[in-house]
Order: sequence, then C-alpha cells, then structure tokens
Amino acid sequence: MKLIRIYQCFCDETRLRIINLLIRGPLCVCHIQQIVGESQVNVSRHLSYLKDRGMVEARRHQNWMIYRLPEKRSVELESNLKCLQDCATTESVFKSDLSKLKKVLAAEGVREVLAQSCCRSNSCHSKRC
Amino acid sequence: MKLIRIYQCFCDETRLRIINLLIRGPLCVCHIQQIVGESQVNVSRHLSYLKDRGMVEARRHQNWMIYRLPEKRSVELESNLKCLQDCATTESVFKSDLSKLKKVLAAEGVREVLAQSCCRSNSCHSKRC
DNA sequence: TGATAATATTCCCATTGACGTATATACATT
DNA sequence: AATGTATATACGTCAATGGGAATATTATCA
Repeated sequence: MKLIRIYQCFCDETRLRIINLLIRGPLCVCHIQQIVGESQVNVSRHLSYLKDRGMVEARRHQNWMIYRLPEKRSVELESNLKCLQDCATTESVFKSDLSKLKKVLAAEGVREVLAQSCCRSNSCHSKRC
Repeated sequence: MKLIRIYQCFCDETRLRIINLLIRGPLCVCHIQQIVGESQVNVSRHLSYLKDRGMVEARRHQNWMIYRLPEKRSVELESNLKCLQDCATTESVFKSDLSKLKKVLAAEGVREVLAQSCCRSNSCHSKRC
C-alpha cells in the first residue's frame, strides 16, 4: 500500500477515528456508528472510501457488515498504524472513542461474532457464509 | 499540533515529498522546486498551505525564502515525521528526491546559508535580517 | 409473503483542494 | 530609477470530497 494512500485515508477526522477503533479489532457498522456518533450514511460512506483504497476489508454476518483492517499489511501501513495508535492516546476524542468501544464490546455475544474470521455461527443461514 | 492536521499536510504527494525533504534540514523554495520538478507557483502554494497549518516555518535570506520544519515539535508530529522518514525509504520517488537533494546541497555555499538560524551573512543587506 | 433491521447507493449541493495564467511583492544589482 | 531574480497572491476552473435526504439492497423474522 502506497504511503500517500495511507495518509489520504487518515486525513479525515471521522475516518481517523474509525481506523483507530479498527486497530483494536473488527467492528460492525452499527457499533462504529454508535461510537463515533455520525449518521449511518456517513459512516457507511467513509467505510466504502476505506475499502476502495484497501485500508479495510468487510464480511457479512447476517445483517451485520463487519469491517476490519487487512490481516496482511505492508511495512508502511503497519508502522503508521502503530504510530497512530500511540499518538491517539494523547487526544480526547480518541480516548473517548475507546472507552465507548469497551462498552460496545461488553454486550452479550458481540465479541464472539466479531472474533470469527468468517461467519460460522449456528444462527447464520446466509448462503454467502 | 493536532493529529488530523498532520495527516492533512501529509495527504498530497507533492507536500509529502516536500516534507520528506525538509526532515533532512531547511531548504530554499528554488531548491525544492528543482528537486520535486513542480512549477514555482505550485511549490509556493503548497508551502503556504503547510505554513498556515504550522507544519513549516519560513525566513528570508536575501532573495531566498528558506523553509524548515518547526524546531519545537509535538510528540505526535515528531513520531509521524520519524515514521514518514522510515517509510519513505521504500518508495522510489522519495529516494530519488533525496539523491537530488544531495546534489543541490553540494553546490557552493548552499549549506552555509541554510544552516544559519537567521540571516547573518555579510552579503545580506536586508533591513529584515 | 410481508415486515423489519442493517447497510449501501443515488441524487444533489456546498466546500475544499489542486493547478494554470497572470500579476504583485521583495530584494539585489547596476 | 530601472532591471532581474525569487517568491507570493489573485483569479478562474475543474475534480474530489463531505454530507443530507431519499431510496435500494440484503438478510432475518413472523
């Protein structure tokens, strides 16, 4: 992934907040939406932007779309994510996002679904899984 | 300096190249122009953009405007500059820029002028110095 | 099948950004 | 004062971006 593309993904505040969340692990759109407090359309659009540029990957779990950072990352991406993760600790928006993240993940069954590398749950009947 | 502002400065290729050059030390506009091969207006405009956002500082030396990264940098800026410096080594544009930079700095008297924290040379008669 | 939930897409508009051309400013030299 | 060099600004244009409102899509559930 080219360096400039990384920074283009980073250069909007909402996107930066989303990426900072995804560093901690996969998340569903509705959770991201709850945490960053932006409209559904807005969050979805930023996620599309990120997906188009290879910054995130998506899979479906029933009604949820679960986004995550790519597993295989270039050295540059990895360094910059690490750098972002460190730097974000000094700004309140990001800290606040992370504490909201904790609450979201605390909900019943959420962690289990997000942790799956693909959809394998009993409750899922999607043909796509 | 806010994190988002850093990435906004980083998210254009010409600006990223300029910043990568300035990591190595102060430079005059005409040198930057030579190295990145963009028009005078374009380079000047990007430098204005960076200056407006506190990413660079400028001083005049005779006809030259000398730009540099700020001496006092926030932790976030410092980390991201370091990260950029590392990552830039893997992409050819940046490597090529750095080798051009060497040639520019090799020219007679250039290093001396750029190294001055302010204009103190004998040949300078500006009232502003 | 119909209803609902979650997400994506389309249409529209305002803002920003990038860039070319022309012009202005600042300084040095003669 | 006139000229040359280096740099910045103004103006216009076009493309990209961000976001609201409405609608479409995909899956689940009754």
